[in-house]
Amino acid sequence: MTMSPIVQDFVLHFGEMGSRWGINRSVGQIYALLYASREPLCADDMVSELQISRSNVAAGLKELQSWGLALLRHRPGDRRDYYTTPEDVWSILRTLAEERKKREVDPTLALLAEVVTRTPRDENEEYAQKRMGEMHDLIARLSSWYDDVKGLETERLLMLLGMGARVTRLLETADKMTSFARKAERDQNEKV
Amino acid sequence: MTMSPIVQDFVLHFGEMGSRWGINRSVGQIYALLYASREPLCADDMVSELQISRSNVAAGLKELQSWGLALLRHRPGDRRDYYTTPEDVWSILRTLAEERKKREVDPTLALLAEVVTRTPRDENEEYAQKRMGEMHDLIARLSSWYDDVKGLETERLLMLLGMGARVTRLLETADKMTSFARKAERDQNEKV
DNA sequence: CAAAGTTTTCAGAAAAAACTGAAAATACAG
DNA sequence: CTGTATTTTCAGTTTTTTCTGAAAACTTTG
Repeated sequence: MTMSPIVQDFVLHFGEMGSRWGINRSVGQIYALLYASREPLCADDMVSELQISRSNVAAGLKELQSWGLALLRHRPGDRRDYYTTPEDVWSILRTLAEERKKREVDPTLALLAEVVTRTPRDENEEYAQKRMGEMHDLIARLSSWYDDVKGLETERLLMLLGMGARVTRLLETADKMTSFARKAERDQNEKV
Repeated sequence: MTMSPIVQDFVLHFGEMGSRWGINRSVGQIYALLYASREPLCADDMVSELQISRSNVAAGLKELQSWGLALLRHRPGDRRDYYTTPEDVWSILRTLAEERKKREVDPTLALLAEVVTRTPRDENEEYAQKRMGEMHDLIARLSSWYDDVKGLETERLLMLLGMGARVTRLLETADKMTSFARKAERDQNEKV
């Protein structure tokens, strides 16, 4: 138990938020501890820092690994498993987005796609199907936007974020600009 | 229990996904049922459709209302409370995003902002603080992008989604285009 | 204001999730 | 191969969450 106040507050916060984020307290705390420590930690470090059982740590690490949020490391001459989190916060975000999409979005998208193809038996089913279609459309659009954007290098992603809502203004004027530019180009050629 | 197969599958799916989404089965089922039905439903309708207790329905509705996902309706000459979901799926998305940000993101952003201001006691704390700063920066950027984008009318939001990753290409060429357009404009004026 | 209809509250039951300690399995060193 | 260090598994316990039925509290109607 050598956690400094800053790290302790961070760890406890992650523990408390865990339930809202769909992970349990231990998993939240383990992740926070790993994230904030300079050196990789082994399971027993976590046991003593977080005061939870060894097997609880093991389960938590397994879950974090399944999310791609804990990475195995080894130290020469030490048989124990050490863990860290991925360094780059933007890659962590990508990992998280990918996993959550896979677990929380894709199954629903698949279900919606399926039910929408069925033949409705009456007006109520027809209405229900229309609604499901709307939901499917929304999720599919978000999904495809995500697929499009996830490949961007971080630099460009930052650019996109920084641009915020201004992109749409740009989009709206884009047509005008291109058409204007084309016209200008034609004029240019005429001149020559 | 007059649910058609389509609605039933939809309702059961929402019930099952509930735990992944941070709501419980009943809440998921109630929402799905409301979402798919043409007419508003009263609590007893839900009790008989979903076969869960009256008080469970009441609790579920209370929670859905706290999310802004269930709306109270009344029928003339009927004292019971009826419920629907908001019509427009895009407004549902906005509501959901707003609530989740408030519950799942803002508290952490606040904590990070606070711990980052403290004076570190040693190199470990310094490192931890650096990491927390990186996390804060990431979340702050996403937050501010969200604040920027949430005000867009749906039409423009769709435009933005449709554009996907292409916006960054556009951004990168935007400078060139504007300068070219300006030049063309000058040439245009010369001609006159 | 009494009776009926309806929603809300709440104590406790049931179910699910999280956690533990101990034992089993695995990996390695000598 | 034996003994030790380490991780994994698992049956059972604790805690938390969800759900229920009954009672209380409203609300409306006659």
